[in-house]
Amino acid sequence: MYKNNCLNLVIVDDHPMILEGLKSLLQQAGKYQLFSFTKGLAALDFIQENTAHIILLDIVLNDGSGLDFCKAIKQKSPKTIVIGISNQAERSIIFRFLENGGNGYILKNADAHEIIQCIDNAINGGVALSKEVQEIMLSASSNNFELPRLTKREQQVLESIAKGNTSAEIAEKLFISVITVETHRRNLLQKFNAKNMIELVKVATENKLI
Amino acid sequence: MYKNNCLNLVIVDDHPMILEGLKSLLQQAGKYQLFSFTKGLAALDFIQENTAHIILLDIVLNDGSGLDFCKAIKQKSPKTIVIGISNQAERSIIFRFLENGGNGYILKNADAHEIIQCIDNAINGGVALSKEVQEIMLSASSNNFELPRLTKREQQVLESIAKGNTSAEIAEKLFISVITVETHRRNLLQKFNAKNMIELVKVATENKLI
DNA sequence: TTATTTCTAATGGTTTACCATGGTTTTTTC
DNA sequence: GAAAAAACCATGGTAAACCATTAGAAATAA
Repeated sequence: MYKNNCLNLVIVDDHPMILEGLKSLLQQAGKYQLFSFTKGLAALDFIQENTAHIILLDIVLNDGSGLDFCKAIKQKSPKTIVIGISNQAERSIIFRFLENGGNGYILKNADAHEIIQCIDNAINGGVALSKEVQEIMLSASSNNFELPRLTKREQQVLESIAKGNTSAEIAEKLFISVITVETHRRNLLQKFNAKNMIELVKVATENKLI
Repeated sequence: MYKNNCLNLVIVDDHPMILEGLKSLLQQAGKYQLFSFTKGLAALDFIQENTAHIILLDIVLNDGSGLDFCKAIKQKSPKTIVIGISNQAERSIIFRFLENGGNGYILKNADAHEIIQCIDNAINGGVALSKEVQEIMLSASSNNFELPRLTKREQQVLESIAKGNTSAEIAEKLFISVITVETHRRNLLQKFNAKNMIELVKVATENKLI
């Protein structure tokens, strides 16, 4: 894909240790010009003005979700290779990341060799998946029931519910009608096939959706 | 404590990225001879034969808990400074680590400067606590509200509620009237000063009452 | 054994959550 | 630019949760 031997590689992670570790590892590979950001928005700003050939993107960032940033990056710069880096070993999250255009996914427990090989894979047009990620993706049978996908609003409402807020409180916070909140509630219950909010919140937290 | 200017510093972490990051950070400080292990037992073997002035110890290791390793290290080598390094921001875990003899605790989101300063603190005989750790330790004193004591029945009802059961279902299970269940519900809400069951369940789980 | 707590249950009422359905507008996607 | 998805709002109704208070029986502690 890129025959050039000095690629711009951007690392986005809010853990300085991880940042430092990745930098150190990738510096040794030699062929990358490294940039790093601790915020997703800062990375978006960067690619606005500059070229990023590869982006290593943490999924859990304090200014938003890596899932969303991945989509945003791909919209602005479709040719950029985006690889997720996370502790999140959730099957659903991996798939959602790839659906959002991600070129790969690496767990933070991967070793140096694995990381570098994955990135090389992606550069050559392949999908970068660390060993454990591949195992998780294949272990489909274990996770038998499909987790519902939530819309942004539903996510917000669910989070607010989980905090113990009533419909009226949520409506006030989100500047929408109580009726609308109740509609979201109903849709959430249906999607999760739950009989009440407590059950719903339980399932959602168990599956790291909150 | 140690006037020597080349201290043996051992890092125990099963995440290669973190390991690499810490090494890179601490190499820059210059005054440490670095050793690293991905398993707690390997580190224990090391201090059997060698001197470790400082040990940075991950709490979550795949061959055991850092809490236990901390205690074991302190038994074998009481003078070794042991500092916990973890994503675990649980108050109780921090305290347990310090009770086990730990000289400090640093969250993995700490930045380079903070880490180095904490270690220096510990070397000078102080306690090494990253900023966020300090906040967590103090936060609960404000969060000083007495946890209500639950009766047996209330505990049962609460657990059932947390599973998503309705009052009717709980009544059937416990062979009591729905009215009684609702009385328990009310008493629980009052005891916790919660406005609804979701809030109650949240607080209860946060405080490990369920 | 008395005192206290806990468990039980009731009356009667208010609020919030849940259900079914249908419609409009905005946003996203193809 | 059409089709689909998401977000919004509404009516009208049922079920469940929440509130205040009282009170007897049973278990437990003083």
